[in-house]
Parts: sequence; structure tokens; C-alpha cells
Amino acid sequence: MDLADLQQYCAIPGCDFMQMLKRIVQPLIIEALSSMGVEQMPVEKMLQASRELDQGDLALPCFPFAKRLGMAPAEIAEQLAQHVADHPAIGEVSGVNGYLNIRANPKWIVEQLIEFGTQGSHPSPNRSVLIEHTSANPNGPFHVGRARNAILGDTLVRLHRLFGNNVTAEYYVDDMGKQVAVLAWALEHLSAEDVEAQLIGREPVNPSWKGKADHERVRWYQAAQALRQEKEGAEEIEKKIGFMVHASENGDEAVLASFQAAYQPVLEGMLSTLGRLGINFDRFTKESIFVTNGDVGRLMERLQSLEINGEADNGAQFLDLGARGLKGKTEFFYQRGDGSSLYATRDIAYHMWKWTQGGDLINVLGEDHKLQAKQVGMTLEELGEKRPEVVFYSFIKLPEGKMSTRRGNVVFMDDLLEEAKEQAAVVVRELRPHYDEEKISTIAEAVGTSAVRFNIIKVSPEKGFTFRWEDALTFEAGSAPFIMYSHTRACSIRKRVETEVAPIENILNGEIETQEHFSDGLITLLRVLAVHQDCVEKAVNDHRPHLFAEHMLHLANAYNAFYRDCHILTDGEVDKFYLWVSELARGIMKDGMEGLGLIAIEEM
RNA sequence: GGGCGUGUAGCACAGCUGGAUAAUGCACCGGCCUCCUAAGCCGGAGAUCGCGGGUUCGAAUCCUGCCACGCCCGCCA
Repeated sequence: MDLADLQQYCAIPGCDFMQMLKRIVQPLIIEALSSMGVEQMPVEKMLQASRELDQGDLALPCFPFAKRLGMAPAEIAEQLAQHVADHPAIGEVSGVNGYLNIRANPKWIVEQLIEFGTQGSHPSPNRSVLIEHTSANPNGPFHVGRARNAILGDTLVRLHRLFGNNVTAEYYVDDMGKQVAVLAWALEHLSAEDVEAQLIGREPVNPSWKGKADHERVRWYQAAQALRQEKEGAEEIEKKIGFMVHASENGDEAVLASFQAAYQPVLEGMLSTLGRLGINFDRFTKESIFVTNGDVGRLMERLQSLEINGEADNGAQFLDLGARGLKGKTEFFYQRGDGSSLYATRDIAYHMWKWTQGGDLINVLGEDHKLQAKQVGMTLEELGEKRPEVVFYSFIKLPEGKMSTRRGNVVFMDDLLEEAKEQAAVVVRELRPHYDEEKISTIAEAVGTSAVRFNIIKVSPEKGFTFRWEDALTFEAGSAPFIMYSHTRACSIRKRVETEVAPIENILNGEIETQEHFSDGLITLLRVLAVHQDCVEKAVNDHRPHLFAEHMLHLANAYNAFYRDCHILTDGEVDKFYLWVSELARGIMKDGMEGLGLIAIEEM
């Protein structure tokens, strides 16, 4: 196979280096097998990335051939190794323990990296996606319990962008529910004194957040919630709030305006917290617009004409989704007896609108929304629309139990970030006593926020997560600072080469000559670089960012091995090839960190 | 009761489209700064993969039963 063939393989979407190698090796193995008398085996499926990296890059288990050949698998593997033809891409072929192991020729990997970069000639997918995430009710400060949605969602946004997709990050603002009504009622009816009287015994607002509306106004919300629990007066309050909710659901402009006045500053406070984590949105869509613009009304009419529609005694409308295979409680109510809409109904209208925006839809939701999401999805299909893709996650809880804004047992993200920064600053001061306070502050902020994000994104979303301060504030291997540190090493080398030798561009222009000798650290790094794009793709397509987080840990670790084995700058002399590898890795680390929302500082 | 999810070393966590000695970090033990930032590197010890059956040449992975934990099963949002 010559270069032209290789390029052809590279033009296949989703083709990374391991797949290229596989495509090269596969026919050679089929040939070798047939020379041994084995035909028509699904080699493509059997040939896999090796688990034992010491043994090779690709492995073919030979056990299934044993019966046909009447030989021991170990023997087959060994013989097969003899029969596989040479190829420049293949470094070594061996038969061990019944496995045929194929090692890529590091020189070949380097040639591919030089020719194509880590992305190969991978065409940018350029798919449009609308990712809706967070969408937390604007009734109080962002707490750690809500953070998983935001961090997961934002990382998905970033990874899609890294992959080349066109992303809109959207926040669906719940501006008409009971929670907002409670907030609006409280702000209108309670004085600051009333609120504090109600919240005696609870922690006061952290002085650091005085004047931040989310922290201030949540007190009103909590006071109102407490009042609603009381024996006296609760009924009256409930009536008023019910009236407001009702009015909002019927699209009452004045009530909606009062809601907005109540929640907007809170929302802005939450967004500033998210901004500190690098989380931003392209668009905010208010739930109420689908009521006021008539979409919800039209939707309910359409739903009523469906054959699975049913009506309760009081006139409430539902769909019998049992007829479409839903188990358990099959009645899905979308309209109250009084004709008003429900949250899910508005959500359906919202999704129909989202589909008109011209992109695939991805939602990030807590596991408590699973049933609801299923009902919404089934209804959308019933209407001839597509279902959105949904990424679910388990809740973050505290060691002492579930978090709740209402009850006030929460860890605020603002406090966590402040604490993270402080802890990081302690470490920087200790490790780099010569840095001035301004520099320490910049580094500590980057390290603190990155560590918080990474701590949450590195575990798979369906796994329950217990928040622990000591885990969130770990800055060692396995954390964001570990990745950041490897990157600063690469930056540091770059800086030294530039100041002590010459501008990098001058050194790296012209041919890069590969070396004949490849040390362990170099090979380790090349291998990780070779699978990078594949990791991005997998994380994006499977909605599993934690896989990419783990890959970045591997990359940082591999860079450290390379750093150990391959000295770039020795006595004022630059090893051009090593510098090229280092610069390639530096760029990939930087992009990858961007994809995870980690801040790629150059010194720490 | 029904649906969905989770259960892997002392702790945390990966692997789950079946394949080798179950990966990684913390904690623990030992080694490495006259050498590009030691937030690092190298080595060691530590696992009946919740429990029982089944399918298979081969099971943490698939099927099945059981146990434990979480979430959901509102004309709430």
C-alpha cells in the first residue's frame, strides 16, 4: 500500500490512525489466515485495539481458529505472525498467549502526524447541534447540586465545537412556574425584617456575596417557603401564589412582567457564577413565550385530535401512551381541567420550536426527568416530530444527604470556587515562593475553577456523586492541575527555546527528520496523540465527556514520560524532532483543555 | 408494587458492542531534583469485579433470579 492509498483511507470520515493501521493490517491478516487454510472469518470485528499496550497496538485473538485448524491458539498465533507480510506501518508482529499482536511502527505514526496532524484529513463534520443545559429555576444561587448539569452541558458544548460542530448553547428559562411565583410573591409582600425573622437559626448571607442578587433574593424565597409551611396564613399565601401561577400560565402579561422583575437579577447572579467556570450561553428562551405566542394553545388542539387522546371527568386532557408501549402509569396529562397547560406541554411546544432552528437537539437532564422526557419524546413522535437526544445524570449529594435550595442545606458554587481558589493559592505560594501575589491570584483562579470542573466531569454521568471538599480541592495526579502542569512544561520549553535559541517557527520550518531511535516516553506520547481525534469523536457521539477527560489525563501522563525521556534543550542545542513533537503535544493539550473548560495557563 | 439506574482494592473511579496479568488516582511502603517547573517521574503492596445460576473455547462485560442503594411513577415545576 502506498501513500496514495493511505490518503484515500484518511479521507474516510472517522478515520483515525488506529483505524488506518487496522485497514492496512486487516487484508494482510486475511491473506496470512488464508495461507493457513482459514477463510471467511470476521477479521474486522475480531481485530481490536490491544488492551495490553506492552504487547502491541492491535490484537487478534486466535481462539476461534483453534477448532478449525485443530491447533492450540498459542501455536496459531505464532505461526500467523510468521505469515503476515511486511508493511512500513507495521513495526512488529508477534504471537503471544494465543493473540496475534501488531505493533505500529512509531516512525510511521510520526510520518502520519507530520502529513496530517492529529486529525488526519478528517473532514470537519460541521453538524449543527442545539444543546440545552442547566435551565435551573432562577430562584437562588447556583449550588453544587445543580453544577453537574451545567458542567456536563458546557463540556458537551465545548467538545462538539472542538470536533467541528456548530453549536448553540441554550438556557430554557422557567419564568412561569410556582417557584418563580413564590419568589415574586415574597419580594412583593415581605420586608427584609420579615425575611430575617423567618430565617432565624439559618446561616446569614456570606459577606462576600452581599449585594449579589441570587444570594440576597434567595432569602425571600426561603422565607416564603417557610411561611407556606406554617399553620396560620399559609392558605392565604397559597391562594395568592396559585392565582399568580394561573395567571402566568394563561399568559397574563403583567404577572409575567412581575415574575421577570423578580427573577432576572437572580438569573444574572447565577450566570456570573457560571461565567467564572467558563460556562456561557448563546441564547435564553423563556418558557412563557410559547404560551403568549399561541403555540401551546395550538399544540393542545392538535393533541386533542390524536386518536390516543383521552379526557378526564373534569375535562382535563391526556394521551394514553400505554397504547404506544409506555409501561407503568400510561396517562400523560397535558391540559388541566380548567384548560391551562402544564409544564410538559410547554416543553413539547418548546421542542417543536427548537426543531425549526435547524440542528440536532441534545438535552442535559437530571435522572428525575427520565419519565417526563420519555413522555415528551413519545408525544413528539406522535406528532411526527423527532425526539431529542437526552443525556441524563445522577444527582450530586452531600455526605449528609441531598441538597436543596428550599431547605438551605447546600454548598454554593460561589463558596466552592472561592475556597478552591484560596486552597490553590496556598499551594502556589508554597511551591513558587518567588511569584508575586497578582500572579499567584491568576494561577490560583485558573487552577481552582479548572479543578472544580474536572472533579465533576471525570466521572460518568449515570454514577451517583457525593460532593466532598477534599476531592474537589485535590491538585495532584488525576486532577485538572495535573493536566495543566504538563501543559506548562511544554510552554516552559517553548519559552526557553525562544529566548535561548531562536523563534520556534525558524527552527521548525523545513523538513522534520524523524529519528531512528524511539524511546519509551516518545512512543507512549505518539500513541496517545494518534488516538486523540478518535477520543474526541467518541466522547461527542456517545455523549460521554468523562472518556475525554480520562484521555486528557493519559495525554498529560504521556507528555510527562516524553519529558522524562526526551530532552529537547541540551547545552543550548535544540533537538528539532523532539521540539516538533513537544509543540504538537502542546497544541493538542491546549485544545483538549479548552474542550474540557480547563484554563490553559502557561506558568503555574 | 412497576419502570430506570448504580454496586469493581481501605476510599474514589475506568473498563460493560465478551478476549491476555481488571486500568487510574488518593491513602500506604521504597527510590529519584549539580539534568527543559518534583503540582512531576520510577518501583512495591493492595480486587472472591454485590450474591447465585446460565450461555460460551473464553464473562466485570451477555441472559436469568436474588440482595443493597438512588431516582421516578402529581390535572407540580
